[in-house]
Amino acid sequence: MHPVESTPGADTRERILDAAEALIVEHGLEAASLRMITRKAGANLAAANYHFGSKDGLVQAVFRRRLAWLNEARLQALDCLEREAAGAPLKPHQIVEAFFGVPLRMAADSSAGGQAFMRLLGRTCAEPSAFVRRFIADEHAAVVPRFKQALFRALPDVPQEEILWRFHFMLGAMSYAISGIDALQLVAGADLAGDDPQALARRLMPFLLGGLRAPLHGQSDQAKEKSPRRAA
Amino acid sequence: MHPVESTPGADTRERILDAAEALIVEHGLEAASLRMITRKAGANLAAANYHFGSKDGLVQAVFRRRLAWLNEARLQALDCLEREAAGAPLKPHQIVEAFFGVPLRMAADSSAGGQAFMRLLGRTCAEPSAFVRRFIADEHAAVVPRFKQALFRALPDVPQEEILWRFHFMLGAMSYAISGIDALQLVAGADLAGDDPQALARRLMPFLLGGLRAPLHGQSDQAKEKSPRRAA
DNA sequence: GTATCATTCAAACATGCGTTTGAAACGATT
DNA sequence: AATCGTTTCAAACGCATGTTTGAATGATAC
Repeated sequence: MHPVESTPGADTRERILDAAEALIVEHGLEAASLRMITRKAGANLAAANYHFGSKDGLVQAVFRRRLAWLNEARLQALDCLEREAAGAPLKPHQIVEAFFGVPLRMAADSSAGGQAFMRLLGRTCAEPSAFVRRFIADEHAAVVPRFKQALFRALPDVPQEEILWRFHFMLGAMSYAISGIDALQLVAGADLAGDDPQALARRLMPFLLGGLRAPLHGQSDQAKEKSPRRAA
Repeated sequence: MHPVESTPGADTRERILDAAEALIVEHGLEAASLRMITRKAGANLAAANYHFGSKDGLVQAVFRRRLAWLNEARLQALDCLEREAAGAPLKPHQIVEAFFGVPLRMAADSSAGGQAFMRLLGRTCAEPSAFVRRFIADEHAAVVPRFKQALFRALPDVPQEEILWRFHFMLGAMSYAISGIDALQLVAGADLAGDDPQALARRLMPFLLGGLRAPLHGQSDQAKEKSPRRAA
């Protein structure tokens, strides 16, 4: 009811960022208006434009704050693994753990705001808002090639094109799993995730690895009546 | 430039539906305004409200038109399989093919508008717009339980809770894969999908099956130095 | 104490939105 | 030919949005 809802100790800039993140998660990128955000932050409407230039600038700042930390953590995890391996190729499950474990643990961390943000990130990857997608792509540009190379080395027998597809699929499963807690109720009827925030990571990781190492198409381990042959 | 851009033969109602679907895919649900839609359809602004009552009604009609066909095709595919099996449990790959094959083929069909719609559907599942999510859930309510039961029978050794999680993950991988052709460029650098519309289905299906039949967490087939034990 | 800077504030601006209105145009039925 | 119901149309309504303005406020340095 009162105008101030956010943590009143922080300075205005940070309070607006927090409020924006929370409201964008809740209502979506376009539905979260500057008026809602500044009211929740206990700040004046004009303060948003003063500190961030525009709404796009604010949105960009919301993403940058989290993405910088996320991708740095990913790179550190990969660096650590490669240092231990001393030149030997990594195991697929190590690479997957390094890339997807960080955001999944972030999503499970209910203390920080990471949980809300990961839902936002997962949703935004599929959104058509061109400028956010491009921004996220730029932010990932430094980290994705490193993991691509690691996967290529870890799976030398799998065509690199296939690895890229499966990387893409893994990204999709994670994004959807994180953002779509509601969609799970569609499938389950009951709430599967309610009990344990760590449940998602524990369930998802084997699924991702199973998909990544699945037999190549056609020569499945129980090949059936699919199209008999296909010219390469 | 000219006011009419859609197929001029169809009647207004259908033209508006087509234009709405295309523009919602392109710009998102809230960014596609009735003015854009009716202009593209070559119709008057008021015609949208006349034929569909409101923008929500129009959006609902856009989804219903495709979802009804999609889910009916899924059920028919499952019916056909179960008839052939004559009471025996189905194979997992058959169930996955029946559920995910239909939308994937729909997405690959460039002749109809299904391609655009599947991108829309994939994106919308994660969107926070409450009313559309509920509508999609209702539309799927008839088909999901049937496939759940089929999977339970096909995988009697896997805990049902685990199957539901993996069904959820598969949905995510598919949604993201269909909607996020752009996101793939993030990973690949080049365009992997450009060559062949069928490529997605051929790549995705083995991934989904691999994930669905992955070993349960903990006792992986190459268990390593993960947390040594975990109390059940 | 005053000048300077960054920050906050209430108010307005222009624009676009979904929706409504009431009259005009059209086609089929009587 | 006249009537009725359906469909189209231009115009407006009320409202919410992002942004801008210019004055008020506060702290810091001279």
